[in-house]
Amino acid sequence: MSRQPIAISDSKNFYVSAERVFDTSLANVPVIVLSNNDGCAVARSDEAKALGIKMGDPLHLIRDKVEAHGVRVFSSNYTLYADLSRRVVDTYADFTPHVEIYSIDECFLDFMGFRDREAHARAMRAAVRRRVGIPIRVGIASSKTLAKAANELAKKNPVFDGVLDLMDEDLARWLLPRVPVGDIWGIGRRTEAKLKGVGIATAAELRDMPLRQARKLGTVVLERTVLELQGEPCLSLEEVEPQRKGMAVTRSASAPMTDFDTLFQAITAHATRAAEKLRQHGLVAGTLTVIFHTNKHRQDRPQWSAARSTKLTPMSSDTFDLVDAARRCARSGWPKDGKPYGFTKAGVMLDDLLPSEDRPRTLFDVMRPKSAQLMSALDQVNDRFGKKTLVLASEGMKRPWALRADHRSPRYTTRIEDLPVVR
DNA sequence: TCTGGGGTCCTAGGACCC
DNA sequence: TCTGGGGTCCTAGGACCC
Repeated sequence: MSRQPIAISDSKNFYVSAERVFDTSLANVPVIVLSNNDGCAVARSDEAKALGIKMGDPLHLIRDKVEAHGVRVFSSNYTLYADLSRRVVDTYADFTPHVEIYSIDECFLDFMGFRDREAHARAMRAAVRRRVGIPIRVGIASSKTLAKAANELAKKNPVFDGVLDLMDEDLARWLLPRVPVGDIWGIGRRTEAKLKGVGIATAAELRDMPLRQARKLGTVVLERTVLELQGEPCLSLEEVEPQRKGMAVTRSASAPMTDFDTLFQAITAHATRAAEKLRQHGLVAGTLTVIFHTNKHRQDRPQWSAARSTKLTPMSSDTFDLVDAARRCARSGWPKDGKPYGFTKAGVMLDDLLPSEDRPRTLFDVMRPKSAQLMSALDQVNDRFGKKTLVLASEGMKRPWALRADHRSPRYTTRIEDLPVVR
């Protein structure tokens, strides 16, 4: 069985590196980039990390440190980062025929067929540095999870100088017992704790865990991680970006919202922004959800939250309709009696997205965006039996001809004028 | 006082159907 | 009315990721 090498390349402290591309005075000094609301640090230079500034540290808690050490502080500039990210990917494309963009600063790369993988990775690294000005690190292995681990090791140990090829089995055998299990891709805080409970603390121990036990302790996801650590790829390189399924606009409020009008304003703004995003991406949405939450950091107070959803019609992607639907949801979620002591987070989420050029002819399509196949089956039925049949159908039916009435979903019957009817 | 935002995937369990 | 297998659909919530 031949093992196919897969690489993951990531940019070092990406947002900070991006800022440094355009401002040379930032070299070798502590720099941080803040989250959307300027609330907390989401990227730190090595110098900032050395000062003890952690990922997600709220700015107001590190203010003293920032001032004492002259840390340079930036609001995030996603337009800039997206542009640099694209240029990095373009450079990767010169070094491999297959690239999967995983996040704004990470790509999986097909490294099959290169005689000297490490030299190839180093050449790629030099090219990105020269053309874009961003430092990258590369991990190579026979599965994505192992490649991620290699990348992590290359990141932490200067001795590897930014490139680590774990296809070398002796090296892998020596390194994996030294990798904490919590550093493995897919193992978060909860799973790490559970694993420690059964005596598994390192990547090597996780690799050797019985599959059945993994499945039981976690889910199929953990089982896959174990297989991937064994060098058996379960996650393939996905070159085509999948259609995104949902989008959200959420914000923390700077002051608690204690009355309905304030919340109303926030929801209105978020819904407006969501409509803009929707049009920008050329999508329509099938479902809208409004959420709001009390301050999760105040564990001394009772927590309260609400979420309300509504189905949308094809026309609802227009701003006014979205805003209107969002307001209705907010109204029904707002507590009738007891006055809450204030909400600090509000958001609007849109789900069941589909491209607007496929803007459906019926309500049905919008509600069931995954039903393209079913719709074509319906068309076939109609062609065959004439345009007088009302066909109600559920998704997931094995044989497209075996369509049946589904009284469980009365909403399908509400406004299907465009669907042909027979009884 | 201030403590991010935007995603995906998986499971459990109830309701319902034939 | 009871029994039962074999399904689907939907939602809430957990967990993880960048």
